[in-house]
Amino acid sequence: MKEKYEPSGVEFKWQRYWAEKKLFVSKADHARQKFYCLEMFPYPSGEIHMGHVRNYVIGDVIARYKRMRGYNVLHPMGWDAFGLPAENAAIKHGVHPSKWTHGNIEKMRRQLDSMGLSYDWTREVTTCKPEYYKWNQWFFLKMLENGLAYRKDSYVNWCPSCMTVLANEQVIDSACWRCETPVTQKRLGQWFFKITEYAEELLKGCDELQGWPERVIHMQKNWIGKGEGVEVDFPVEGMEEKLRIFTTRPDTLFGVTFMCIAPEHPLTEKLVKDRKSLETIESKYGKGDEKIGLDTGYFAINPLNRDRIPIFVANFVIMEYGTGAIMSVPAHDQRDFDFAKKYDLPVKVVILPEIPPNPPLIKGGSPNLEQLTEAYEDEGILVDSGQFTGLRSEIARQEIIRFIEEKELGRSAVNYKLRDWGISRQRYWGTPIPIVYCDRCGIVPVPEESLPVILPEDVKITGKGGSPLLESRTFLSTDCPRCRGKARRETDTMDTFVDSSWYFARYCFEKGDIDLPACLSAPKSEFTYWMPVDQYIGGVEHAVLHLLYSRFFTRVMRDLDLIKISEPFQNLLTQGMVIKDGAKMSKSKGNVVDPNYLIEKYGSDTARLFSLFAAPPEKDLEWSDRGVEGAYRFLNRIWGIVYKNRRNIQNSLSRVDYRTLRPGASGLYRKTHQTIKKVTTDIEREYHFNTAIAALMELVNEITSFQPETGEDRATFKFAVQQVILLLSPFCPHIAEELWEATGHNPSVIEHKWPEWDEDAAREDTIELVIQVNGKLRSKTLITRGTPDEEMKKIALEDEKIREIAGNKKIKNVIVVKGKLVNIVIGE
RNA sequence: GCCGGAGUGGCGGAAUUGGUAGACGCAAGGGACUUAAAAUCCCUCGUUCCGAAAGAACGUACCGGUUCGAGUCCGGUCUCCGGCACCA
Repeated sequence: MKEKYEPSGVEFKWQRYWAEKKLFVSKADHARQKFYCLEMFPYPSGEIHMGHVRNYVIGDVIARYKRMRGYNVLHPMGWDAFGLPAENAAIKHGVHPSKWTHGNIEKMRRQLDSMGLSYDWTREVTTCKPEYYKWNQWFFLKMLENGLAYRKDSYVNWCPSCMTVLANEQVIDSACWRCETPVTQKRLGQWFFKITEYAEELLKGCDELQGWPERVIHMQKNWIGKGEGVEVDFPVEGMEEKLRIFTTRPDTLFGVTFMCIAPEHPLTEKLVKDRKSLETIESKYGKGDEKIGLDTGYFAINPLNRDRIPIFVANFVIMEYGTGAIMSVPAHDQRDFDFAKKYDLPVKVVILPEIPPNPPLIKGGSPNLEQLTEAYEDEGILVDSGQFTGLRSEIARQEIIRFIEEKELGRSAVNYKLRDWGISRQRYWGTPIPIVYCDRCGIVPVPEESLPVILPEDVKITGKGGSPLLESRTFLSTDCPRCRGKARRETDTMDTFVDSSWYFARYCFEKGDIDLPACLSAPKSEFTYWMPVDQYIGGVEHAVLHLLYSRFFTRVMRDLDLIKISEPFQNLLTQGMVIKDGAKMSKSKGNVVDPNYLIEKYGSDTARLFSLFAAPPEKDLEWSDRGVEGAYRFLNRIWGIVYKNRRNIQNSLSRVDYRTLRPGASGLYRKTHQTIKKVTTDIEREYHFNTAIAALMELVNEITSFQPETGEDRATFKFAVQQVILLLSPFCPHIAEELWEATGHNPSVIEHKWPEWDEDAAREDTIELVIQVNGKLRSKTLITRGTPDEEMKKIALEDEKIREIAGNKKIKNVIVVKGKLVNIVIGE
């Protein structure tokens, strides 16, 4: 052991040791309790950033802690290797995406290893390898077979800069999620996964995700966006077709004064003759707050009260939700209200608040329009609503739905905001969609036995036009699997979110070319052993996209009879961002801290310790250079303690009777047990590593101020130091290994059992009794543990300071909190 | 607009069920060691009153309530952060 702590040598030594001894290679063992710890795999951009460091360090601490607790831990890592940046690099630097990606993976794997992360690399997943994406294609075929994948012409979000279609989830503030270019609409033939088929199940499943943060569950529920209501058919004057609308507020049906349909609604073409005006509406479609409409001149009839109401085409009505047509109730919907004001349409109040406002909404039987400056959207009592007048909204809804169904005017219906998942991308670096277009047979799926459809390497990536695959003759032209005639391959590739929707399942098996369905469905398979993921850790930015798709895919796998579970991730931890100077670290803001630099200067143990200590994992972490220094200082102190006392520690007794220790030593002994307890419970309770580390620091402070004199003292000292090393090892594994060895143990500390505390040893004999007067702290005094309440009361009342304060005043009451506090209530 | 989450010293953050507010760390100030500096070690460190100590008052965004006792519970207000956003 060196006198001075030199992290780089120590860390390299132990990283090699772990790798050589294969300490992190896991094996399914149905006799042992498992723990599957997973961090979201990175995109191999080439550089590890602070966000990665934080994510992976949290996961590593959990994995290492669970290993010491005796679990059979699976802790894998891989690469989300398909995606746009590889193509951008190809355009910019002329490197092939494959070469660029694999080079980055090598680089990043080394960086991860330099952080001492305990991964089982024998299970490494790389999504751009045919042995992996082959199964994307297989899942696609199975979904096609089961009606869960389909092709549809539709308007899609088109990024003019990336020249590709974006999923709804990839559009942020009507701009591209990557380059922020405003998104336009384009009509294209697209492949979709029918995630809406699972909308209800995915929503209900949310309630069983007890180990997930509430905000993520809220976001998922919000995203699925269930709306319960009713569909009603409105007859149109002079037309056979009825206009079907969807509403969640049937209690407002008597207040309809106009109707609006979406520009792409099938009836629009029939109703509107004026093409030019329609184009104006279309150009403002879905943009901004301005609501514009076009009066079709046609009228619909309210089937409930026979009111004759005008039909408009409006830019704010979405075709994809509900029926693409709405009934407008300006008195009780703000958008309709704004629209009515603009086009001077009548407002009819049909709901009054239970507690009438002053001045009233209705005056002499008609709306008090001066008072009505905005829509009344809350519930209330129905007025002017035929036989439903006088009912409360909640009751009226049920009654009206029943009436509509009885008279066959419509039916109750449920709508979701969730749309089907468009997976087609006009890009090169992704999984080819296994489809062939044949002039004679049409759309033909590639047969299972022909998988994988290999992504050709011999393409030129220029960044101009559509997919580079269009220019690859060898890829493009093929034989139709059905008629053997000439056919053309699908050139679209899959959204990379497909790759990450099941990678957690792939980790259950060793890397290489496996028969995935056979492996998954085998009885007592490795999948059934390892899954579900016990702890998943990643950024909150994936709260809806990746996490929802994974839940969907798991259900699809279940319904393909491959697996039995429905939910992939039992517990989810969404770690906060890494902040510097008040903003998220990013290259564009120029506030990044390079992890490599940090590791070189202080070592990865310091980097790990700081990122764990500065904030609890779910909160944002404010970067502080001085804080890093502090973490480094702490490790140096421990090193110094062990170095200075190495002979004592090695030679001292290992067993003494701790009950007969002199006060100083017994204090340290007690503190040690208290620390084991505190560190353990802090980790168990929501992974509060910051307070666990604070407790370790307290113990180290006590060790520092303890001067061993007797043999028993030295044994106590040794015990305390050993426990510090053990408790520190998940956080700072390299230095822990080195110190463990230096104190005369055989490696490896990480194979050692997690320490246990003795409740009796941790308990304090003397307690500081807090004495309050009228709830204010007035005095403190020491009492022995177990002092009865009556005795505590007596001690408090006899306390000198208390007598001084209380004087002759009347004591009204005395409250005793067992073993803690006495509060004396006195009068004036 | 809707839905979440959060507001505690100079800073990051503790306070687990209503019971000593500010653990631990950082920064700052003072001291020891040193020719000097760095490193290390020791002391002080919420605000105000006081020369200091003792002591007291105030203090967990703001206002009010419940309680013997509130950072914690209840009602209201404000601010910040995040998500969704014409979803009928």
